[in-house]
Amino acid sequence: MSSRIETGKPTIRSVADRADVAISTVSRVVNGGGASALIRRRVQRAIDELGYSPSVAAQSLVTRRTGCIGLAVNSSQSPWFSQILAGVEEALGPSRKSVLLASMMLTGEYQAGAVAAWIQERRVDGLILVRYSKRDEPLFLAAERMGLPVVLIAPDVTAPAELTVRCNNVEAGGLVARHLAELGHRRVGFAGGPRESVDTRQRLEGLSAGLSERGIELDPRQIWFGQGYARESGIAYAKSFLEQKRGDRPSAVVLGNDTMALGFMRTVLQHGLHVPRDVSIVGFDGTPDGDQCWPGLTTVAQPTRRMGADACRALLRRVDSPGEEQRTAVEYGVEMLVRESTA
Amino acid sequence: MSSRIETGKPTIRSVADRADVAISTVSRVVNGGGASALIRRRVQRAIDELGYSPSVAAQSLVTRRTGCIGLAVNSSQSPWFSQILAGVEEALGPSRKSVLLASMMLTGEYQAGAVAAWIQERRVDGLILVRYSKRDEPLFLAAERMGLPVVLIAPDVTAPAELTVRCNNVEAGGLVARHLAELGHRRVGFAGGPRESVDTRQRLEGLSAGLSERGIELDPRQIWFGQGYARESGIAYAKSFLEQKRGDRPSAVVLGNDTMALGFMRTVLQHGLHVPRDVSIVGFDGTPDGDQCWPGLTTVAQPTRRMGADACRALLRRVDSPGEEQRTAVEYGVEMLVRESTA
DNA sequence: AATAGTCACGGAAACGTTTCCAATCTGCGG
DNA sequence: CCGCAGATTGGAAACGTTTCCGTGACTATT
Repeated sequence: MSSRIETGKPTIRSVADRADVAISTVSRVVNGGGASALIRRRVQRAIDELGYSPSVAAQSLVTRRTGCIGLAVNSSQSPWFSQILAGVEEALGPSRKSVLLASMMLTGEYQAGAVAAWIQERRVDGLILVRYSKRDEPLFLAAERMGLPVVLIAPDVTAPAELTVRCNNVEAGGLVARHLAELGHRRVGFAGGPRESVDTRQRLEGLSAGLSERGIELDPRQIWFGQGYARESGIAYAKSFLEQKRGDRPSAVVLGNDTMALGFMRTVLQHGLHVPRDVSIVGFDGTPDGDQCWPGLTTVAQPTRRMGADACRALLRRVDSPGEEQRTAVEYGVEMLVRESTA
Repeated sequence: MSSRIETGKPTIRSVADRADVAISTVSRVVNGGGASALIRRRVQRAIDELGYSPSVAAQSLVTRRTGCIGLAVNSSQSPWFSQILAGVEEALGPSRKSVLLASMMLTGEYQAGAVAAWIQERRVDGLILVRYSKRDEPLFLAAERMGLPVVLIAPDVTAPAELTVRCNNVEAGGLVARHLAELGHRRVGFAGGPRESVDTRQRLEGLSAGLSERGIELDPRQIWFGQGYARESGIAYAKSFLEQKRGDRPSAVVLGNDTMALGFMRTVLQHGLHVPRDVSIVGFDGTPDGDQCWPGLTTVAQPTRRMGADACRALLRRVDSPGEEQRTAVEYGVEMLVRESTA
């Protein structure tokens, strides 16, 4: 029995002293190892009386597991990401793990550094990289080098991670093509995100193919690319749209994502146009925001939340049972959500 | 010089061996303690060559700091919270700290348990509690008991935390009253969040006082409370609004927050009403969503992002310099944001 | 020129766990 | 009654840092 003065936060040692057993016994009781019922009861009582709970720092020092997974994302502001996050948390629920968040908003470079530090310092047991792009390659490689499981939520599959979660953008574009063709549109415009974005390219590809299948050709002059996927891109496109003469304007425009589409819609409404009479609008993603306005936004929904949840579950599985490496890619189907912005 | 086989992740010891110094010296170099230029260079080179970075687990075991702060919130989905988060991350930027996220969405009870565990296990250095309410009292007390600094972003001030950040809801209500009175509205409706919500009560109080100051009385039959602050509450209120006879309807309605207001607006637009001709709509919070629709939502903006940032900075200050307890409350001013939903 | 005072560096003791190994104890069959 | 297997418990060595303390060298002061 130690003669140390018991003060401050109770440690495993205080518990051991109080229950008059060895430290290792307490550890076993806590972690569900073999122990007689008598001892178990005695230790448990000491734990309850002292209000003991183990120090994660000490635990992870020896077990080499932190109980945290890292979530790195471009922008925590986008409603699309909110859905991903909701899914991740849903999957995390029962696991007694926590999520470390790094969103690379404005301060992109710094935040990437933060994630790199997590990897180096082993602050996380695994990593979910959202909207991974070429630029993030170093992060990915660093994680692999440290043997850290990584899950990607991104359209790209160049780097085979434990799991790559994406949705079928080409199909999404095709659905839009069909929908617009069925409505009788012949003059369609496309305003994507950045020209080099894989999402944008795939969606455009699907749209273009789907249209020409139906005898409609996408006028190259009606293809536009934004700086990013933000509202502002949609607004910028709206400006250039409005500058065209009435007769030259496409009768339907397809935006790179919902956020852009909403920015576009807001601006043309503001300028007195009627949606969908004067112009039909289609977005991508199916974020809740699209249902927040009137007219509601027609869009191609992806199971965003489920994607986040599945990604997280896959990561947890891998974290909890190391060794069995498997590297797969899952592609989710998409669904046309017809609201009021098209006719 | 140790004869251990150097394998796996480099430790401080590998560095010490390689640079032929003691590990305490390496530690000093890393942490900026005193060391001669010669030694410093030698150690630094060893660090670079080995790609060493310290293990946070070991560090926090001895320093009793984890470098993480916890952020607990009701719903990660709300745009208001997104702004708070953005502010927190902005403030966190240069500090080499990370944010552990717990959002208590659907799984409220479980998540509160997660936060309690953070506190017990000392997984975080400090805590930001958002939308703290009576129900979270135990969390707050537990943190205080463990000597964990806590910052509250909430209208309530019953529990004095290190810092309580809130905005002036009464003033916000007053601003709305003035705005509507100036526009000539005499029949005003109010649809708040939950009846017991402090935010709602204060906003209603300010509104009601401001109106009667100008000779307008709020008809008690036109005061309504929702289950929560979600879109659905706004929609539910819209239903009951639409059920009233044209002549009985208020000419302007004030909703509990922007999300509700947007839900309301969407529904009445959907039913063919014109905004603001048939009804003027006002929200609270000033979230970006209110600018996403047409007509844009008139609302009372709070400096949400700055509130998050200031809360975080205050917390960091306290975490980094323990001892100087100070417990303050900051109240932020609000600002009327007139858009197109009122006339 | 002697001595006090700095400064740089090494050694070693924490920090609070888990886990391996040895020791003891129990019950059972021969 | 003895030996042995299996279960239970205690002891001690990690895990990778920081930090305190002591020693030796070097500088400055009288």
